[in-house]
Amino acid sequence: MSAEPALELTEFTPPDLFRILADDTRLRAMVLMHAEGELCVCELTEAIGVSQPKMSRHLAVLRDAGLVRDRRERIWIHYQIEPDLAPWVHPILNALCAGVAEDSPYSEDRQRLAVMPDRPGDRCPEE
Amino acid sequence: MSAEPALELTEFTPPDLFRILADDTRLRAMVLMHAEGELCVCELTEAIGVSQPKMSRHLAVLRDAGLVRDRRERIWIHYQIEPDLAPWVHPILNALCAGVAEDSPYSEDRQRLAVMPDRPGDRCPEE
DNA sequence: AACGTATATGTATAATACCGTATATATGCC
DNA sequence: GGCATATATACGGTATTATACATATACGTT
Repeated sequence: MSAEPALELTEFTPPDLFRILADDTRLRAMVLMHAEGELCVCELTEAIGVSQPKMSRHLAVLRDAGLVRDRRERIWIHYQIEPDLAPWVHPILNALCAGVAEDSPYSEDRQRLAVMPDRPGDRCPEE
Repeated sequence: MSAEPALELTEFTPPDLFRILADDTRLRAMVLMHAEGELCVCELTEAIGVSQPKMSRHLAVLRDAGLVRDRRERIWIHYQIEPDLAPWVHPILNALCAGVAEDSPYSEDRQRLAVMPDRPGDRCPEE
């Protein structure tokens, strides 16, 4: 009778969130997506410098927790931070990213992404 | 010859911080200390409702990481969040505590502390 | 010194989490 | 259908972590 609770915003508690962010690969992926928006697995793999299965596994952890959403486009699967996170989550992510953006390894991750050749969404370099 | 780097602010990285906060008991202790300031082990034990060895062990983890400092006063050992944390840490803690202060179990922890009898720093109840 | 309270630690066990390697699935192109 | 690329998963090994219980240490009082 009553309206459905709209896909429930968060299934995870604060300790859950921190456990998920406690892994170097996952944290770098979150910080990178926070700065860059949607990224595909190959971009995250290249920028962070880990093996493809490793990145895929960690993205699955983030997706299963509801922290990111994925979207298929042709052969690529693009991940982005879930826009509809519970209201207490975004301030934490914002504080984190603001605080560490210029530190290692997060700024280097952005740099490696910037120089990555043949990115899926490549615009024509000249024009 | 050059001046010592003043006790080095942080030994932990962002993933380290999140790993430390990923435990329910530790997170509740941090949130409670953030709200209440300095607390002794028996207050934390009572408010959070865990065994004394368990609380002590988790406080040791926080202390060894440099997230809290302790101070002995008579028979009690008071813990508080380290004031000199690296600049990127406090905004994260502030965002966390602001976001969850009214949620369970954090607000109940404060309530249990408020009604705890015979607290070490007890002021005369009437006066 | 003996005792009581507060706090810390030793030990053993169980649960969890991460990783590399190999393999499976999905999509697009020929 | 066959092949190449992108992504996901299964398996097995290893390391880390949390826990309960018992005991040790530190302080204050008498």
